[in-house]
Amino acid sequence: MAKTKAFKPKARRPRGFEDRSANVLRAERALVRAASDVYEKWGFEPLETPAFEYADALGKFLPDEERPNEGVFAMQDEDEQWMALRYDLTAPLARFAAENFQDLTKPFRRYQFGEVWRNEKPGPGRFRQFVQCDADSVGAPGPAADAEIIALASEVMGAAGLGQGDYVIRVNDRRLLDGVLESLGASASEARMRVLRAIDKMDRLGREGVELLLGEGRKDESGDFTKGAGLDAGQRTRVLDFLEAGGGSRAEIIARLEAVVGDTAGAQGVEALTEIDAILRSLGVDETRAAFDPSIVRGLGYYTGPVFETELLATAQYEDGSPIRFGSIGGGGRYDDLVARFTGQAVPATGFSFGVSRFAAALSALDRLDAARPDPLVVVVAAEKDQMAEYFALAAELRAAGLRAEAFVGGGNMGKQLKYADRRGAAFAVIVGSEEREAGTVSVKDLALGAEIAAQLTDREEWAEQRQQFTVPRESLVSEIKARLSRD
RNA sequence: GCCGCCUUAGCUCAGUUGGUUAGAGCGCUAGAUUGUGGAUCUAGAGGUCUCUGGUUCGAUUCCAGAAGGCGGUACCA
Repeated sequence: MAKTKAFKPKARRPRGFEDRSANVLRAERALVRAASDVYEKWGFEPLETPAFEYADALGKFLPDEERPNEGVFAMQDEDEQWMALRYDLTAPLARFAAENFQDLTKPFRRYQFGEVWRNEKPGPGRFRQFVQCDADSVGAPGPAADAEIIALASEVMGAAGLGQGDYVIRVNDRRLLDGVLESLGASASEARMRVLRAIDKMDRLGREGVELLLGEGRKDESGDFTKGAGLDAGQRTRVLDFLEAGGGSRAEIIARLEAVVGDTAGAQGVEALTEIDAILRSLGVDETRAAFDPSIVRGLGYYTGPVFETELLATAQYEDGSPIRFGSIGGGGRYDDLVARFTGQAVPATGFSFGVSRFAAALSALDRLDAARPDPLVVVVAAEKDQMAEYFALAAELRAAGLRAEAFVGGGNMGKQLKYADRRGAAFAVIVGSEEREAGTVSVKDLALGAEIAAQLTDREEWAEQRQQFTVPRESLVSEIKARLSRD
């Protein structure tokens, strides 16, 4: 090393990127496992695609057309071709389906989970790297496939530990709004985009804010001005009335929409919702789980037909008692033009996607997902350093019996080791010192019980006298711990 | 991208009307207890006061710029 001051890099994460610790990872993995089990059961096949795709395969027209190169992490390969980290799992699926089109049995039903990356400003609950979990059917033209995906999404919610009333899937069809805009003579692409953006903000800005965005535009509290869609008063009212055509049963909403949409392109949307309703009913997905809501637009991108969003209704509270709102944790819809980009041949597709971290965080706050809790840990204390072989043998014995166990491999006296076991949240410490070794016994310290006792006492002497440690014959180690575990 | 606020110990934050030794709580390490966790007590380690430049005899403090953080907003496949 150089004699001059050694360079010390600062230990820090790039902004927008997170380290995920044990509890978070356990919750996320349990969620992914539960969802994967559902997908497998419904006949979907797992698929994994690489993190990088050629930039053109990710689709320049997919992101906002105004700034096509922003939003992704891109680099040039040796041959100077642009590659970019995938920003979702749908674009790679479209590429895969197109590349292997001849060999795939259609409809191709696949599920996939993995990291995706977005090069944009991070915010609360928004990161530049996160995990998505998707299921899609490629080559499935009719509303039946959409209905199936919605029912599947509902079952995933259930598998995650959510019950009736904990969530709702809001379903709409893009063609309904297109029909309304067409009847207003406002279906030009740019105006349509602005209308979609405005509608997407309904939950945050309310009717007044959205009306401003549909008209001239809106100035927010920070003084930023957003240009509006330029609709006149009558057009604005028509759009807003359409958005508020929700409420009531699915059949009622269909009847209302039929009247609003009339003979336009929107009629196809009404037809689709009618079929979706029938299939959901026969699959037992009732109105409390999947409702129709004309105000759902689901971003802008590539959706061409039915779209839906899954929303958490269950609430948890912060420590100060104020409610935590979870909102939308996933969604999906039909995208009939995505594969055609590659093949030139129309390939209808529909799917569902959820953000694993966001969903898992919500489930943790709600205290669902029991599978996320680790098994109780047993720490074998290294009381005599020359007996390590024996300690490892004890730990191995416990593991063979299905327990989670480790022998202590650090340094320090017994106090340190018990402190270690305590901080690890271990349920038991196993102690074999010279006394136990000579007597052919083991001491099992019930750390959980000790913690309970400690909560009621302040005096150290008194606490130490409580019964929380038990000496048993060596051969009953496993049965003793198992018995104590099954007691609570 | 735009607007606003912030940056002092690992964390949360005091403080210095510009002056030589910059503090607290929590956390960390060690001891009281050489074979016993929590609580308690004692001691200790830990700081280029974000960076760069300016004003000044002197700047952590005042000024300017940058970087980073937070919040809002826009965009969001």
